[in-house]
Order: sequence, then structure tokens, then C-alpha cells
Amino acid sequence: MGTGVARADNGGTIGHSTDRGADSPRLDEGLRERSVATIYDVAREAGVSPATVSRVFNGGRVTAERAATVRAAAAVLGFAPNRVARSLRMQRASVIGLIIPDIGNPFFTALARGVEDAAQETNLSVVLCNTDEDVGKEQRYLEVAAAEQMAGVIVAAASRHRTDLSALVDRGTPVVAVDRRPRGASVDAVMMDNRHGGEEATEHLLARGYRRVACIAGPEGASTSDERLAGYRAVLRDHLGDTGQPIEPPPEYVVHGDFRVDGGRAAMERLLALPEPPDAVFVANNLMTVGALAALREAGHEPPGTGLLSFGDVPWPELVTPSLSSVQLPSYELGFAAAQLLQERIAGTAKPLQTVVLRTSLQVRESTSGPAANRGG
Amino acid sequence: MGTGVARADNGGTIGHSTDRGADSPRLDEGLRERSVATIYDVAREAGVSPATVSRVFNGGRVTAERAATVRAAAAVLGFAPNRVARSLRMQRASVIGLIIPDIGNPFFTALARGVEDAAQETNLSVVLCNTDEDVGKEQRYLEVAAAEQMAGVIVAAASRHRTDLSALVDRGTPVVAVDRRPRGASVDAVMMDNRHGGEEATEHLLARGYRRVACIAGPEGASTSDERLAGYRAVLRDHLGDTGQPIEPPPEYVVHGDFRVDGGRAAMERLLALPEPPDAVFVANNLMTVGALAALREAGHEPPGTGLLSFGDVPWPELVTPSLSSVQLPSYELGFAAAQLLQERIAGTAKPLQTVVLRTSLQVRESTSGPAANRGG
DNA sequence: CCGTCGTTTGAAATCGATTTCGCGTGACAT
DNA sequence: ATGTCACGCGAAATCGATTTCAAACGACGG
Repeated sequence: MGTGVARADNGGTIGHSTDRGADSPRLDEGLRERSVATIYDVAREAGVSPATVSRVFNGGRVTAERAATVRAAAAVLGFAPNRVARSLRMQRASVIGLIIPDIGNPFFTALARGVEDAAQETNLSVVLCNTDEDVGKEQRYLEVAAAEQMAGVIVAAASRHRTDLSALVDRGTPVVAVDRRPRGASVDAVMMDNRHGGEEATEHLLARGYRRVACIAGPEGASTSDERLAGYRAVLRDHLGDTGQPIEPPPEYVVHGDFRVDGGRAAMERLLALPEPPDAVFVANNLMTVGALAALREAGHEPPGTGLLSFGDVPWPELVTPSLSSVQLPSYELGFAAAQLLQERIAGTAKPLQTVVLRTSLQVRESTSGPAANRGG
Repeated sequence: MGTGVARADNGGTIGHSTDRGADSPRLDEGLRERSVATIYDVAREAGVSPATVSRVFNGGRVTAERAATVRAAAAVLGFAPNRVARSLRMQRASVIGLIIPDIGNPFFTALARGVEDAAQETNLSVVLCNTDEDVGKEQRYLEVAAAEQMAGVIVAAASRHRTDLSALVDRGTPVVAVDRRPRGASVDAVMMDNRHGGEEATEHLLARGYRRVACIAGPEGASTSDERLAGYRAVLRDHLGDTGQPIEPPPEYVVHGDFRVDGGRAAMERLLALPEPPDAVFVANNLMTVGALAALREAGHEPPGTGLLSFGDVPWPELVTPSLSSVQLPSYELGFAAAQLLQERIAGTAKPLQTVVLRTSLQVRESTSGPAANRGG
């Protein structure tokens, strides 16, 4: 450690032997540039004070001429402001956190894209944290977000009851709940109209002529699932069957799954094993639909012989034949709206807390032609 | 520092009117706890110096008794160290960045899980950045990683030629390339044996009795694709057909796609339109397989009548019937290994640069029974 | 009893950017 | 000509944690 390594004590420069080629910037003794230039280096190079350099990069009032000098100096040194120092001083980082429970679910990745696109407008970077529906992991990420002084956080909570946003809310960090709102948390929220979606779905199946409509719901107690289920129940209750009597589905027609593929498969198997199996099923989320579809096929039933309507498009719908109608979720839009709302808060809006609700929409695909299509066989 | 609002000027506490209920912590005048406690607050509460508090939390030498006092004080105040200040002082954050080109591709999400699991061991948090294969976006994230002083970065580069890791390498930030190695970057890498995978795939198709084996490759110039293609070509060159002559596939049997669903569909359509269409296709990535499968179905060809072998499992294989054999990729393991390697570097290993290569493995699923299954028709 | 050594502790410097405060300058009105 | 005002700029404080340096302290051997 002769000439090269400054500060051999702290771990600042790791013993990372990058073999810079001959074309890398020379490290002259006289004009030795540090591995990363600071605002002080730029100030010295430009012959101004650090304060002025800061102002140049933050829209402070500086004469055009001097600003040009500073920019030139910065360019020469390859200066980029140290975001950590900046965050410390500002008490706020220029990063927003997005915490989602399942990075493998296209619903959340689409949502993430919406967040990213909206965030781009304010130069905020998005960092994504995947909790795997694990409340412990989620809690750690929430604490990291607080300790990193993130400018704001968008969270699709792993649990309605056990997710604890207080670390952030106490700091005054803006938080927007998306898709799921943790109970009792006083934060903005962007949700979708789950009940309406459940109604749409069930109505569609009835309109197509199915009569024994079952539902594979999510975990009991999950608000999103409960609302979808409520929509399903409401429609069936109001619907008069061919006899003019309300259709009252037997209680076995409602089966709870875990929002995952295997749960959907198991649920469908249970439905198929009933003495009088349903002729159509409303599945309360996309992944369970994958499982349900697999179970149906194994049993030799294919849509549309048995109707299947998914809340949320099946991942890679290209893979599914015949293509299924589904309740389209505004996943991208949820993310976009959440990020916009968050940025309003970050900018300092004092509006009262908001809850934005976006509508689902039914996407009908031709091949869902109703039970008749298979009745001959 | 008066009694009331200190620093009303800076934007530290945003005007965020969370309506705390009556059960929120009271803000007494005497025992007024700031929205977030610092090391100084803890020090005062415990009657020690800030240095001691720091030592307690970082394994410094402190008498057990005093340490207990400090911990108690910290607990009372709900103290959590400010990671930004810590990062500034340490010149390194306790966060590693993971930069991937397509968050919607299960290959990368599995990889991300591997990274997360490995990182858990050292208490490093993982932040995930999605570049959407956009070199500009990627560049911004790389700069953010440098400016945020992330402890290290794992990157699956969007482009082999245009991805520029110098911002990080110059700082001395450890970088590990995964899946794709940017040209000329002197960094560690964790790759998979693409060529071997291509060979395995092609051999399998030949062994199953297919004779006109085509290949849907990735973008020309992408090293991963080129290697897979090379494996395909090598096997065909060495293979002696029924006549004892080498099988030389016509040049039209190699079609380039863009690694996305639609590219796979288009490529397959082109193959099917040939005067003598192939009887089997090796598809160089999972998403293109989705498109290829869709095109096959539309044309009325289903595997195994036309053989289809994917490099990398199709997303949600449950959806695909009959299930396809495929080249299994060590996606999780790639991420895990990359994170381990990165952590070694962060810890300061001076080993020369490494490239770890993981093998693919062929997963044979029974239903890929060869062309015979369909020959009668 | 005193010098030496090792341990524990606190004061203060430090990381790099932002921002307040006050000074100097020039324009303008009186 | 002088007071007023706005503006540009630099010095210095600040954000919160880590770490060095030296002081204080206790134990122990001579």
C-alpha cells in the first residue's frame, strides 16, 4: 500500500484490483483526481465556493457565466452529487419504495411498471422490495424504508391486520396503500372496486347461461377476497332463475383458497368432487385460476363446458386455449395513480386523506360461449 | 432550540395531517420524543456519550452494564440508527442493487429470489431495479447505485455493448454480472452454460426421432443467444442422420427473435410458412416459447406432433398441455451465487476476478414422446 | 508506593451536500 | 448624493453516525 491507497484504514476503497487499461483516466501526482469528485473539488476547480456549486445544481440564483464555469468543471471531474450526503442534509432521499407481496405475480409487476412510469416524472427512483407475503420480511423492509429516509413508500400489504406502517407514519413519511389497505392505518389508498368486479364476473356467467355458479375465493378475512365474494353473493341473491325463484347456491359452492396456484387447484378439485358439481366457477384471483384450469383439464373438463371466469387476467393468456373471459384489473393504473398520489404528498399537499377506487372491466373473449357449446357431448 | 417546533424551516416534517387517534403516543412537554430518535438522544437518555451508543450497536468494547443501560434507553426512545448518516460516514450503504432487464420474466424473478435469500445472511437489503431492456433506464439506475453508495451491484445487463459499468467500477463498488456479461467489463460474473444447454436441447430432439430441427434464436449479437445457437449447430453438424450423412439444416431453419412473446410467435409463423416446415423447434428462451406455442396452435399443430423444446421453463408450466420438456435453468442458483460472490467482494476478498458457470439440466416430461405420436394423422 | 499496561470512555473530526446569514455590489428612486 | 433594495456569493452550521485520539481508570508487578 504505497502511493495508491489513501485511507488504508477505513474500508472506503476496497481492495478491488480492477485492472484499468491504458485508456483509463491517468492519476497524475499533481492533478490527482479522487475516485469520485465532491462538490468541494468542483468548487476548487471552478474557483467558487461549494455553496455556489450546490446552487448551480439545484436551481439557485447564480449568474449564467459562473454557472457555465461550474458545469464545465463538474464535467471535467465527472462530478455526480453524492445522494447519501444529500439525503442526510435534506432529511429525505430521492427514492421511493415499492413493497409488494409477490414479485412472481404479473399483477404486481404490472403495478410496479405503473409506479415506475409515474415516478419518472419527478426524477424519483423506485426501489422494489418483495415480501413473499411474509410479514416479517415486510416489517424489515418498512424499517429499512424509514431508516433510509425514503421520500415515500407505496405498499401492497402482506397482511391486513399485522402490517404495521407506524415506523413510517410516525416519521411523517408519506405512505400510500395500494390494492390492500392495512386496517386502521391512516394513509392514502388506491384500491380497485373488488365488489363490482365480483358482480360483473358473476353476472357474465349467468348471462352466458350457466346456472350452478361456484366461487373460489381467497383466504378468509382478506378484504379483497371478501369484497369479491360479496359481489358474487349479491348477484346470485338478486338473480331469478328460470323458475322465477332466486338462485341460492349451496354453501359448498364457495371454497376458499390461498391466492396461489396450488390453492386454486385444490379448490377446484373439491368442487369437482361434489355430488352436483358447478357448471361454472368464478375464481377470485389470477394464480388460482391457473391451478383451477389445470385441475379442470385433468378431470377432462375444458371451458367452456365448465365456465371459468378469473378475477384478473391469467398470466400469459397466450398460453390458454380457449381464451377465457376475465375481469380486467387496472394493475398498471393502480401503480400509476398510487405514485402520483404519493408524489403529491411528498410535494407537501395538505389535502385530507384520499382513497382512490379504480374500476375493473369485463373483457369478454369470444370463445367463452356458454355451456351450450359443450352440451351435445 | 425553543420548546415548540424546532427547525420549522426545513421540510423535514411534511405537513401531513395524519389524524392520529387518541391512542397515539402522547407528546408531553417534559418527555417530548422527537419523531425519530438519534444517537444523541439515546446518549443523553442513557447518560453516556454518542460514541458509546455507537459502540453498543456495532460490537465495540463497552462494559456489559453500560451496554444494557444504552439498550434500554434505545428501546424507550424507539431508536433505530439512521442508515443515511451511517452510509455517509462509512462511505458505503448496507444495500445491494439488483438490476434486471425484465421484471415480468419469471427467470429474472426467480433469480431475484436467489439474490434475496443469499443476501439475508449478511443483513444486506436488496433493492431491485427494472430496466425494461432500456439502456438509458439502466444507465440511470447504475448511476443511482453509485451515488447511493450501494455496497455492491448485481446486474443482468440490458446490452452487451452499451451497458457501461464504469461509474461503479471506478468508485470501487463491487459489481457482479449475472446471466449476461457486458463486453470488456472487468467484473466478476455468474453465467450459465448456454452452449451446453443448446446442445442438450438439440440432442434430445434428435433422440426423440425428430429430423428437421429448427431453432428460434434470440437477437443476433446477444451472447447468450449466440452460444445457445452454437450448441444447436454443433450438435447438428456432428449428428449423422439415417443415411449416415451429417444433417445440415437449411439456413432458413434458424430464425432470430427478440426474446419476447411476439417475436417467438412471428418466428414460428415464418418457420411454418416454409415449403418444408421443421418437425421440431428449439426455442432459445422461455417467452418466445410462449409465442411459438400460440402460433403452433393457431396453425393446428400441437406438440408432440411438432416437437418444441424451450431453453428455460415456460412460465406457469401448469398452463401448458401437453407439458413440454425443457432445458431447466439454474435461475435461482445464479442469483444466489452472484450474491455470495458479491458479498465476498464487499467483505474485501482480493481474489482475482472470477467467472462462475452453472450448468443447465434437461427436464424430460413424459408427454414429449416424439413425432411418432402424431404420425398416423 | 509507583510505573506500566490494557481497557473503557468521551471529545471532536469526519463523511458531502444544503442552506442560513450576512456582506458587498450595482441599480434605481428620491 | 444618498438611501433602499435585490441579487450574487462565501463562510459556516447542519444533518446523524463512526472513529480516532487521548484521557481516565483499574489492575498488577516490581
